Amino acid sequence: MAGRARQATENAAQADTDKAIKTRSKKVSRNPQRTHATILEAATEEFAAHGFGGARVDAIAARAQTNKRMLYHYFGDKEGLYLAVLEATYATIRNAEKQLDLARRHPEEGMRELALFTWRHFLAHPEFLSLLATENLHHAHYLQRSDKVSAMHSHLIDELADVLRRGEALGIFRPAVDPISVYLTIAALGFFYLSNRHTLSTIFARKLTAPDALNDWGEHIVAVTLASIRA
Amino acid sequence: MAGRARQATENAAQADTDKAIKTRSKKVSRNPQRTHATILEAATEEFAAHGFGGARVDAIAARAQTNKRMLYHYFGDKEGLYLAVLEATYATIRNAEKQLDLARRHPEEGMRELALFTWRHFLAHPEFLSLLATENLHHAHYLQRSDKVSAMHSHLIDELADVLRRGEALGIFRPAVDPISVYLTIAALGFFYLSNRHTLSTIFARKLTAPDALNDWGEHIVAVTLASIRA
DNA sequence: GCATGATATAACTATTTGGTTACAAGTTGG
DNA sequence: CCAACTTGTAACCAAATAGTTATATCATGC
Repeated sequence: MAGRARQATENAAQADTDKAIKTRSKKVSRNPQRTHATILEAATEEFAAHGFGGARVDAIAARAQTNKRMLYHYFGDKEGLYLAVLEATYATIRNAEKQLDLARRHPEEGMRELALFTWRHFLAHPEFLSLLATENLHHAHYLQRSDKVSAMHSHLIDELADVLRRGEALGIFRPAVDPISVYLTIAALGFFYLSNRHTLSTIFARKLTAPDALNDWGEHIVAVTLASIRA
Repeated sequence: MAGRARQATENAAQADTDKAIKTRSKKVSRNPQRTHATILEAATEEFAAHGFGGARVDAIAARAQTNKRMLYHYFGDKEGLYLAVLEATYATIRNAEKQLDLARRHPEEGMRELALFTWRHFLAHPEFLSLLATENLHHAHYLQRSDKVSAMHSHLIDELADVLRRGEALGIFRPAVDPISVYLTIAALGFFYLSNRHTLSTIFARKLTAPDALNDWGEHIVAVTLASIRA
């Protein structure tokens, strides 16, 4: 990677001396977008791993193979960087949620899909869980400061409300079930299991993260959720 | 200001030379146990509020109205203090659990008691939730180091297993329900709701911590738990 | 082609932080 | 009552930390 970049630089220099460059030399040592993205990625890992107070700006710069100056250039300060990480992470989640289209499924199947989607999502994005925990430690201080998060209430809720409505019409779900409570239930079961897996498996001597155990817990979430809303 | 301080110092020096000080300044009294306890309490607040990396040793000393020296004297270093906080907090929980005696209750009532106990416990000890979140961020690194925690698996589990067994015998609970899964379910519903209340109420515009809302969620935990194990 | 602004590097600084030391004063056993 | 030990205070220190400055280099519009 570094070797390739160096070679590209040499090639570009060669081109410079040969003739005026109209040819936009693609990759060179300089690449603002990539630098920006790399810093954000490194910061996500660092903040997720150590929390806000434990994260080190130098470590982020090193992890991104860049320099503190760039980090401050793009994000202002440590708090600005943290906020950018938070917003980017939420944006990822929100995007993923758009894959869901439960409108035509049978309600019971829809609930299952919804619960498993959330569960798999948490599984695939452990950094999201860590950042959430950190942000709550700070009473959502930074999240509240974000103007992008106001319209961020999950698309899941709308899908969920629809599924519940249809299930109620079919007489298989209880009437007047609160969608937010159902969402909280699904999220709680997934979040707690994963977020607290380290202390939990220290206290109970049980391998919570074995593939089978993870699969079983996904089914457990589905079963509990359905049992709690069934007519 | 500096001038005034200097003058005061000179006055004190004057007094010193005038006569030997017999006057025992009243209550600078020493009290090792109290100091120890106060430091632990202050440290619990600080670590719960800012996480391990964000906690400041100076802040703890100040909060305890003592001195860093004492803190290092009693607890060795920052990590030692953190571990002591963790152990003390777990000990509190474990003690509280001993209040439970569900052996003679009707299983359904027993489950209700158990779930509400856990919920109320979390409500009464927000610092426990914060410390758990922090400790999981660190992959339970410090908790694993503790020799006191090995035998710390919850007394709740035994009580719970008994209740489930009796419920199964009466034919009201499903057979072969796993007690740990049930406990995780109860804990998850309580933990997530409280631990993430700040981000949740930022995203959904809902007052999660209103007294009524808290009470309702307690009943929700009971209802979901029972629905998930009923025959 | 070259002036200009954007992108990069590394060395630097002021402050904070965890941890220590010198020493004072209370406590206790003989 | 006094020597030895415990409990306390404050000043101190080296390392780490967030943030800055000086300066170089690339890209590109003119």
